[in-house]
Amino acid sequence: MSFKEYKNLDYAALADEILDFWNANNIFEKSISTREGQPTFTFFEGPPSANGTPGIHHVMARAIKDIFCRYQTLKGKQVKRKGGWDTHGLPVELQVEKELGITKEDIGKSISVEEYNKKCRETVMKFTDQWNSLTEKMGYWVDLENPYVTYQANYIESVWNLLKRLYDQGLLYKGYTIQPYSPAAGTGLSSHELNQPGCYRDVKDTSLTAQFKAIKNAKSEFLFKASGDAPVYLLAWTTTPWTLPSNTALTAGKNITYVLVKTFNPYTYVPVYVVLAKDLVKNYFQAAAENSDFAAYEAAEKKPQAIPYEIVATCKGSDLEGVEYEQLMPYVQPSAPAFRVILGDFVTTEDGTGMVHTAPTFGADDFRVAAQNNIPALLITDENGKEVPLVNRQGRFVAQVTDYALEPVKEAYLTDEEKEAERVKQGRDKYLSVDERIAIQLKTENKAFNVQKFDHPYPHCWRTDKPVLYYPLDSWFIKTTAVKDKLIALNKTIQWKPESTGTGRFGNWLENLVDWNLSRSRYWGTPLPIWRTEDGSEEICIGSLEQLKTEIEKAQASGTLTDVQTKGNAAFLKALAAGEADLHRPFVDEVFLLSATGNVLTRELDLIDVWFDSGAMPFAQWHYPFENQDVFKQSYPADFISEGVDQTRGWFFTLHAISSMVEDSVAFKNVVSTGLVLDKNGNKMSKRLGNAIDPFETLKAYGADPTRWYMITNAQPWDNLKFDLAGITEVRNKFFGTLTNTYNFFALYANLDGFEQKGIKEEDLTELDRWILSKLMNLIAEVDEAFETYEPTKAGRAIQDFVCDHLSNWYVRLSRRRFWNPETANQVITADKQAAYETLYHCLETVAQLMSPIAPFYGEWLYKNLTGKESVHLTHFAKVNPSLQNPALETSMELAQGICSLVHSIRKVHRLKVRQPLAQVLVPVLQESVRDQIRRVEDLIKSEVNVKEVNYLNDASGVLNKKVKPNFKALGPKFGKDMKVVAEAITGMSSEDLALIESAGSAKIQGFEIALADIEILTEDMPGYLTASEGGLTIALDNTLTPELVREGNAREFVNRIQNLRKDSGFDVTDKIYIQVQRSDEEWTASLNEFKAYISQEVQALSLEWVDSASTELTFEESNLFVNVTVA
RNA sequence: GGGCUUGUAGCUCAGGUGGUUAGAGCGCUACACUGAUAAUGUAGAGGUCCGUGGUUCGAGUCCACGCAGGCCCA
Repeated sequence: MSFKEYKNLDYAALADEILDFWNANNIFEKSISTREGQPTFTFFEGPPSANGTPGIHHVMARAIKDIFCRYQTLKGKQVKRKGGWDTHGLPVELQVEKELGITKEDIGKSISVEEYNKKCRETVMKFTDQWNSLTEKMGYWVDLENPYVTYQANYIESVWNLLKRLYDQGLLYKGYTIQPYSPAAGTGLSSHELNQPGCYRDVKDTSLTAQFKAIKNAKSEFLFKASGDAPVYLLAWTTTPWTLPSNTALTAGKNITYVLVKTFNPYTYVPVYVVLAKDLVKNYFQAAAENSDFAAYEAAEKKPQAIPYEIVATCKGSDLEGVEYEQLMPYVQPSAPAFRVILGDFVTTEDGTGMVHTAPTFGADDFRVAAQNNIPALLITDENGKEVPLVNRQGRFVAQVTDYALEPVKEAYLTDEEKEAERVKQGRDKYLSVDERIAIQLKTENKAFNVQKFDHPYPHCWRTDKPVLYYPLDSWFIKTTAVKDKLIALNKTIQWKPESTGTGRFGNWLENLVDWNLSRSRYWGTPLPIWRTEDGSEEICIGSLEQLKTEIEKAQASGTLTDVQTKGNAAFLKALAAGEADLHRPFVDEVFLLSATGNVLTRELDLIDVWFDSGAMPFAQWHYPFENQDVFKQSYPADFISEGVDQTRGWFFTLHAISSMVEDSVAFKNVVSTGLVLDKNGNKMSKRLGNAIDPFETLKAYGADPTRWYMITNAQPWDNLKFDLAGITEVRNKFFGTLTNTYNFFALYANLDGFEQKGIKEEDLTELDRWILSKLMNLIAEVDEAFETYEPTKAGRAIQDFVCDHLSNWYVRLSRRRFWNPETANQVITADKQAAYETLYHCLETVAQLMSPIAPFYGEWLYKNLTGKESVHLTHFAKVNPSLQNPALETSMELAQGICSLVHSIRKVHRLKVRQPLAQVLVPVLQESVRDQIRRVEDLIKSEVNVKEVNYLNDASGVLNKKVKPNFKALGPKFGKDMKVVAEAITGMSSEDLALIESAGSAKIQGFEIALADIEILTEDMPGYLTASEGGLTIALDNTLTPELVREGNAREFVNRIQNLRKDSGFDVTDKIYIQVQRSDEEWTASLNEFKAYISQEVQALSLEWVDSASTELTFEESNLFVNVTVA
């Protein structure tokens, strides 16, 4: 066959051609079908949301996924990969609202829920074309024909089934969570709504530092010991005094230092002992008053401003843990033991007292830390038997808070008229807010240590402009805390890349797990399949459409439903029967079921967290368990997944949690968490700042392969990548350019010679062939292991080093003559030449395969050019042939490379052109083995650096100057502290001492027993020669120029000029020529005559003759020549 | 504020278990070589290995505390 030769290869066009080929020949499908019956390798695709356009970071993320799937295919596994789309959630809703110019307010008013959701469904797949296009162009193989889509009924049914399984395990419950809530609007607010500009406004609130009276017991004894049994108060600061009746705990910081201060209450002048953070003492006391006269203060009629104080004890937050105190405002009693100090990581000493008043019903931190410490919230039971907080949904105290019953907790909730009426009722000149009156009350009760106005930003409802409350709202939870130990244990079996994400970020997250809040009060998402009676006493969880159908029919038959309810049910049944049921709102909301006792059940209006959707994909993508039970069993759990590290608490967690809970299994065995793609300056890419890279343009300009190669080899996948287009150019020129050149070199001569690949014959291989093949074996092993252990960067860099340094720059450069030998040109293939072709062919073919996971198009292109076979992606991963491994030869070659490098260096320094042959290079060797190693590669050295002989100098020659260096690694354990002295002794050792060590194996030097292994002996300086040394290797170059050598040098210079002339004149590589040389001086005459045969052969001259005059001038250093060169 | 992570040449990155002279590529300067030429070789300039303290005979590497960037969470 003939090998295609290329000029100016366009990598983007190459990719397009290969892509067409793949599509036309179903190569992706074949890569799966040809592995039928083989072990499977399961990959789960984390579904992207198609309502945004893809960015360059998606190329990165998907390249990682693609690499390991392609690699495992090469390893013979069957790798199915189903694409998927994440279609629910807030971003979709927001986009629809933006497009329609509406707000959430309008839903159900100017637009029906049905229409709204219809719009969401349309919008969410808006950019699928772009996504599909990117997927193809970047060479990402994933099944786009049959993706899973989270809004489809089958998918939702599977999700419901999972929820039902959790429900049956008792893991699904209704509780509450603290959320921003607007009493004026009667609705919860999302964090998105709270981040609207203008929501946070500066307000002046009453802030209060309250005194919580400690109870004396074993825990608090140390405090009372210091106070001499006088009452001790814990100080806590709040900007929301109205939450104090709901206090059930105080939160301290574990590592914060607290002090017990003896002082007076500034309002009642009662002597008190108070606890607060040491760093904050300065905010409450005047330093001048420290240890001042207590008696004088107590006696004073008019109390001075500065209150005396004295620090009487110091402790850590951890010492305070468990200290109990008396309830501050005892209107309502808790259901379980409360009122003690707990520890929380959110406590700071920025302001307040370093001790945080904790009311679990009105703060998210409070709620969380209380739950973790089994501290109850203060709740009462309302008329429906429901537990509610001490403030109702209108923002008013409940009746049980007698002193403030039914008063709004924020002044802003009252109109001016209401305020005036309230003022009259209070009998005051001015209306005082609840906060202010609580402050007054506590002051008089000796429970307030400090009261002042405080300016701070506070969030306001964007609709009503009134302040929001953090308020407990109903929510459905998955009791993940109940399975925490299981989640942790299973996580330990997962291989994380990098490991720290699994043990650190993910592990810590699991350790501090709270229950999964499943509820979302929205419209476009998977509805919670729970129907409840109004009082919440009876409920049913639906786990399949079949069950839903049965339950609806039961309800319909009962005759207890209203007409409207019956109608809704009938419509749903009809849709179910037709297989067209839409499981979204509002349709499911219009279904009414019946409890066991005959009460009507209404659906809980919540949707579920979209993360549950995506975490359910191992099951729902196959509509399991309703279909595909076999497929599911074969493809679960996943062998491999990969997403951004930002998914740790997102997809990684939800996959893990759901699988652990329903299957007692991990969802994935290996996971690669990838870093971010930043711009070249390390800044985040954003469309707004204009530093975002367009993936389509990049692929078009540079091609998918160089882009992927750059991304993978430049940084580890889990490190952030500073994306710089110049880096792609570098990769393209350096790696792809070199590889293409190498291929072109091969193709050029293989075609000229009509090379046919027959397989390597080991007996015909030269040392150089054996060497590159040995290197190739190492490469196969290294790349195999790197891919196996999810280290694509190592694999890519190893391939790159092999191609550039070893294959191109050493093997090909030194082998050129074997491929292009004028003596044997054109169809004459000697065994040696065949061996060279076979070797290079084998290297290139293997490289094509090894690189194909990272550069799928180029790998394919190279493979097809070489072999003419169908596809590299259908091949099986190369195996290491141990008989080709040759570590000894590799060592020899390293010596050869070192020696050549040193000779080049000397030639350079002394301006000795490589074309000028020299007589000999001298290598001092102290060990016979080294001499033998170099002997193997002597010929290579000679031709590479153009010397006639390599000679060796041993100890006996007497010209060597030996130098001794201490071997610290060996000396360290032996001499330890004496190291410095020993090192000096070794460096200053006499040649007699050295000789003694060399002969006897060891000697006593200045009292230290030094063995041969403790020192390194090297040689430097050989008087009379030009020397160079590096890393223990020293060589000398004999620069004596004999007339004979000069003439040969001249001949070589002449060849060089003729070759340039041939090239400049555009002669073909195979053209034969006639040369006429104008008669010249004696030296030229002698040189050309003597080396006529050599010259003729090199430049393919049929004749070389002297003439009286010629026209083309050749320039040389000494004297120029005139020649005529003509094609034969 | 917490968890995780990164910090080595102008830029992008390597630097098992501590070993004294810290490397590569790109870029820069100079000089060569070349029938692989969008290459290649040699030499040169370029480093407080983020800082401080500690452990050690010896720290880029181990420990502590900081500083700066990043991600997630609050």
